[in-house]
Amino acid sequence: MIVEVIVDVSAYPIDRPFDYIVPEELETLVERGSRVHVPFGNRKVQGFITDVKEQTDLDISKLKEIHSIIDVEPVVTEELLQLSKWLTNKTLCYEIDALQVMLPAALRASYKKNIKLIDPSALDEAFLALFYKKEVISYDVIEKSGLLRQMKKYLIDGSVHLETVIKQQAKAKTILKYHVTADKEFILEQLKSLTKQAVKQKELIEWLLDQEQTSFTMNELMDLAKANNSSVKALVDKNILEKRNAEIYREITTLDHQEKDQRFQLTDEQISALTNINHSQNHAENTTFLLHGITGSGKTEIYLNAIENSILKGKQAIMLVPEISLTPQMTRRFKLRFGDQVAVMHSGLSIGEKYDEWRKIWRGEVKVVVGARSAIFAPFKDLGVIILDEEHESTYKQEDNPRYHARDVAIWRSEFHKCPVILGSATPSLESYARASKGVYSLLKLKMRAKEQALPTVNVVDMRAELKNGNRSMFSVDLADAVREKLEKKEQIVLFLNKRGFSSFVLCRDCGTVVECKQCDISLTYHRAGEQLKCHYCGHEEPVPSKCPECESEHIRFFGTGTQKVEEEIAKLFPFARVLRMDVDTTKTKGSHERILKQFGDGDADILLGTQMIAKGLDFPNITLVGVLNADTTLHLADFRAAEKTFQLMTQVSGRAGRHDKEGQVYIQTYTPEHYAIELSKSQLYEPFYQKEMLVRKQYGYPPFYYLTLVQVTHENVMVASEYAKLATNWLRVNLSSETLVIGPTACAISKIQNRYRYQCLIKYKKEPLLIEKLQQLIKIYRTEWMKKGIILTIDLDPSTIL
DNA sequence: CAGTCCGTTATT
DNA sequence: ATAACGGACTGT
Repeated sequence: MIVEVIVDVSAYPIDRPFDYIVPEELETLVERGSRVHVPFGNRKVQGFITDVKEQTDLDISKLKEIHSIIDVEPVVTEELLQLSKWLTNKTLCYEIDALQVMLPAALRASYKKNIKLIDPSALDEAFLALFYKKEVISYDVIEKSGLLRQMKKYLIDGSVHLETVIKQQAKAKTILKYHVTADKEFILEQLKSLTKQAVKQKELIEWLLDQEQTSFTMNELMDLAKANNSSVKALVDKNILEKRNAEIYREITTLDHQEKDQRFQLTDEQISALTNINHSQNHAENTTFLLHGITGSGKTEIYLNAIENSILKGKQAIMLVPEISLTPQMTRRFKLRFGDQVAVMHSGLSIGEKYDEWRKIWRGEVKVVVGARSAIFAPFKDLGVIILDEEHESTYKQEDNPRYHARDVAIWRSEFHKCPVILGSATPSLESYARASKGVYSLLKLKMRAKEQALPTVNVVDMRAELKNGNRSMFSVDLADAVREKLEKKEQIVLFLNKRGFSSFVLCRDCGTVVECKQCDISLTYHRAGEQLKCHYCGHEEPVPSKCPECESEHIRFFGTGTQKVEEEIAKLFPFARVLRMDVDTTKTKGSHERILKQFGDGDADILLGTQMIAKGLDFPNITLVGVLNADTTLHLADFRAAEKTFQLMTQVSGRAGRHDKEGQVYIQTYTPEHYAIELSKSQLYEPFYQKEMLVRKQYGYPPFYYLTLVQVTHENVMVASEYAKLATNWLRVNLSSETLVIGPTACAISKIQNRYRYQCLIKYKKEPLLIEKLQQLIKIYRTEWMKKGIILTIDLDPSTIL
């Protein structure tokens, strides 16, 4: 028996299946989708069986045998195997990367190099000493000792061997349990033969005989039976108890027990939307629905109902949220409704926790997964519905290989399972809305807020006028008044600082120098904590200089607005307000999001001040004022989605106000009040924005009128980078059809990151059937010729940003 | 001619 | 990706 194996080596010539012989004793165990360990070259690597066959085109004597099988049950289902092929082709990645991305990190191998002692007599003393009494030592030990050179010699003459050990990144957690295995008579006999002093043992045996349960943890025995370590041990010695390891799951969610699941009376709109979805589910149609519901229109309740319907039919559901650790309320609602039928998957979990949640899905112990992007690969066997909440969010697009979009994967899986997809948003991506308008997706609308609250009133404040009137603070007069009023009423306020593409930098007031990162073409960001300057691209850190590095002037200070600075200003303006700050600095530790949100929800603060991360999911009844301090910073990014992103953000943020019975107010401060993205967010109407933005997209040839593919070329040397970018661009121009626009090469907006100069080429096309094929050819040229020159070329189909 | 450096080559 | 191989160069 022969198996085809995709080996865990990401390199161009290895990106194909390799044949291996299956040793007879393993023949009954091999299955497509199982992981194996195989010899590869002179090392041992992990791989995936992608096919099982009897014949091979190769000379059978050249084939090696599989070393071992890791999974008795395949970890990649038949469906996901097919999906991995599609992903490989669609995102132009290595097949192994497509396979790995579908599994939790715990199942990925990590490799360790060891040196094994073969002939001690051949080694010199210093080298031999490294081994001490061991036969195998880590390669690192030798590296640290500086005897690598020696080792090479010994490797060649065979006195030591190099071996690779494959390690798993996490294991199932186990707990030691004590089982009553002996029969009653035996136990009674033992009880009789106890000596008089063995009071504790006697008590324990009697207690055990009273129990229905037959297995206990040491803690249970100590707490419930008041046993102690030595008496338990004695019973183990007497064969009354037996020690066994039992697999347990790591506990992750902490539900408040007082909380109750709330079911809401559905509105007519909700019922109508749900009827459509359920119809599609019941008739096994793979319809993609775009659920366009304004903020507070009760989309989540529809998701819950659709999933319920799916569970009733014995099927499973995937619920994707943009970044779940930011929306604990969402998870909680699902847990409340579906209890332990829910698995949770997000970046806040440890490798082991993710592994446990994944196994619950894989074993069919849960029916629903609520999770971030990667949860789209949940190994469910019979999906009833797939939901993407806030479908316009760019977090659904993975920014490194494989560069997939969860929406595309969702639609692929829905075709496989013949089940509907629901894309939900108050501000759909233009692509999705356009598809819905064309009838490719089925559009469902929720125009009313579920509890019939009025939408908040939105005021746009022109900050230029404020400046003219001599107000140089970050708060306009209007916003400051509103804040004061709400503080008096004891209502809550959310202040939003739009930080994307804009942050505090350090500037010399004499010569105008801005302190920049030495490795990247980007100014350093000022961080109050520790008076540090940090580069947000490469992570470089340095202390704030006391003198200008250029002119040595001492008039150097930070500019721009960070949350810390706003916090100080709030303290000045509203000295009695209690402020909670939520940004990268205050949410570093695990669970800090939840903690801050809970504090705010409990009313422990009057003002929640934060960045992008507070735009989503906040749902507290007492929030009646939302202030956007600087709306236009996202607007001036050199990205075709800048207006869309701004409008979405403004709408999302505004939606945080007045979600319950109290009326909400929103103030948007901006220097460009006339821009349509700002102007139209006043009315909070999506449709007019969509129409206007579509005109712009059409005029400049951007999605959804054209598809985009972004090709980036980087190199340490500017000239080389530019030269090869030109080569790539010209090659594409020659090889792609004449209607396709190949733009560039141009220097990237951030022209240098980590000392590598960056150039890019943008491909715009409406129809290009040969695109993938041509790009594969370009990749081949790159990998066989350009790579050795230090060029890095990346291709991003449907990029989420072209910055 | 042994030792070292570095680009080439094959991986089932 | 990675380790082994082989050719060129260095120093004895």
